[in-house]
Amino acid sequence: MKIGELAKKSGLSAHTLRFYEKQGLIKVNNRSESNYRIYNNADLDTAKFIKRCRDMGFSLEEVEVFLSIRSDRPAHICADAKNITAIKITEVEDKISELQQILIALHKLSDACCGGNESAELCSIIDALDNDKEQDKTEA
Amino acid sequence: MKIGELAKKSGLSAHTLRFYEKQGLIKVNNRSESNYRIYNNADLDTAKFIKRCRDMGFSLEEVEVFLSIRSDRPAHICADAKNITAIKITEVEDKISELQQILIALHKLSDACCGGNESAELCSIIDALDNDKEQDKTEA
DNA sequence: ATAGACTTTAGAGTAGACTCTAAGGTCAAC
DNA sequence: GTTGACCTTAGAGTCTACTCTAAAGTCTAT
Repeated sequence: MKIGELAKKSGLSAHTLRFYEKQGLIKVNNRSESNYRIYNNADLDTAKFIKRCRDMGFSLEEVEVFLSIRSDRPAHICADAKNITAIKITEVEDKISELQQILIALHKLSDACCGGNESAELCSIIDALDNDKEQDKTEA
Repeated sequence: MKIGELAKKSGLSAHTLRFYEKQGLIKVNNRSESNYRIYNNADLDTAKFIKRCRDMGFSLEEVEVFLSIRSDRPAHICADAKNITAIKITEVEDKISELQQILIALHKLSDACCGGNESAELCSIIDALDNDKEQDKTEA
């Protein structure tokens, strides 16, 4: 199949497929006489593999490692794959915690403000952003 | 005070303060004879205000809006500030949901794998990334 | 034979928010 | 009078992952 078909079947754009090739994630072995990239089902599997990794939050660098494990499994051990996953889990957990902290702070901001058509002269959102002591007051 | 002191007191770097100035978030009114930027306490308050906004996840564009409300409160209404906050809350909530979905998927990946020194020939992480049907199996 | 859809390439552009560099000027202390 | 810490500028570089462009070649259908 040509790149357009691979794009459609994998869910990646043709641009992105060429980009991944440039990054060394995908190798194209076949070219048509007119120099078009020709892909087979194994290439489709690889493209889908990469897409699944990306959808799970892995960076291209991490995908590269997964691909190298995948391409020569006996040369690797389960720990190789599991460690990357464990690190990613920690990263995602940390990010969620951070966002939850932010969310709490945002709700605190929002709840204190009427949000109406009143002049913002006394707006407690601006007050809170302006002054740390606003928070202390809330906690006191 | 000069930029170094403002940096220390605000928690922003001197580079960042100059960058914010270039972006129009901060205006510097005073310059010393030797052309050094001279800041006062109001400038410090503004710098801290911006930092607090950033820490709460607001983009520089959003900070700009908050600053304009702050600089002329009677010209604005509470809804101006509250709407931005509400949108940000939704964004953060969406991002958290997305990350939680990813986290579930990552745990599923991780739990299926022994993670030991065994050869990755049968590694279920790579299997799962390679094949949608792996997931169907789990769900069946 | 020609329109329209597809493909090719190298390389530039995008987003957001910094972060750094080079080459120079200033200032306080010893 | 010199060291070292600070300041100035315009502009380039960083990061990640695309995304797009231009100019050209190819394929399919009518």
